[in-house]
Amino acid sequence: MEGAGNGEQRKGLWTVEEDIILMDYVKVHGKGKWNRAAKFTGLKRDGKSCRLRWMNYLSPSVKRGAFSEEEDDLIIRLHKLLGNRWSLIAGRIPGRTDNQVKNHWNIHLSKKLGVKGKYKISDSSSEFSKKPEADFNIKSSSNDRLIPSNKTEAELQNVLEGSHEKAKEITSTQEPILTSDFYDPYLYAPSLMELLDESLDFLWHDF
DNA sequence: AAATCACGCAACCGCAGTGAT
DNA sequence: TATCACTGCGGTTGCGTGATT
Repeated sequence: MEGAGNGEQRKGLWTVEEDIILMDYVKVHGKGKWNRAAKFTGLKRDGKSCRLRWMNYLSPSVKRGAFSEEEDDLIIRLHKLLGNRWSLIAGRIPGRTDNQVKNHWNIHLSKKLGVKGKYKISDSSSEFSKKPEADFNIKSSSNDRLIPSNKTEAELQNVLEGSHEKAKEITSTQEPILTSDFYDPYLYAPSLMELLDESLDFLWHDF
C-alpha cells in the first residue's frame, strides 16, 4: 500500500507530513485547482486524492467522532427522501462529509433499519420507489438517480433550500437543542422534521 | 500468545457534469 | 462544436485494529 511502486504516485493513507504540506498549500492558495496543488507542493498524489483528503479530513469544517441520535435521525429521514444521494444528505448535516454519511449508513444505519445488503434507491423502503419506475428519470451510471419526472433536480434542491429557510424563521424563536461546536439550529429544530416531511409531500404533489 | 474474524474507516476507481479554450 | 482539464459523486476496496477463538 505504501507508494505505487513506480516512484511517481503515492497511494494509501496520508502521512502527517503530507497533510501539513497540503494544509499549508490551501492556507496560501485556497481550495480548488487540486491538480495544480499536487504539482505545486510536490506531493506524489493526484489532484483527486488531494481534494478528497482535504474535503474528508483536513477541512476545519469536518466534524469528527460518533454520530449523534439527531444526526442518525436526520440521515434516515433524508435518505428516505433522497435515496443514496450522499452529498445532498451530507450537505444538510453540519460538519459531516458525504463519505462519512455513506459509511455510517452502510455500516450502522442500514443494519439498524434492517436493510439487507447495500442500500439501493430502488429498494422498497425508499419513498421514490413507491412510484412506478416509468415515472422516473433514470440514468445508467454510478450516479444513478431516480427523481420524479415532473420535478427537476434544481426543484428538489429548491424544496430543501425552502425548508431550510422556513426552518430559519421557525428556529429564530426557539431555544437551541444541541450545544456542540457544529450546532446548526436550523437543522435540529423540532419543526424541521415536519418540514422535511412536507417537502416529501410537495415532491409527490400533482402526481 | 498467536491466529482468525469482523468491523469501521479512509482512500481509490470510474464515470458524469461543467466550464474554459 | 469539439476537446480538454477539472471537479464532484457514489460504489467499492483494502488496511488497521479490536474482539474472539
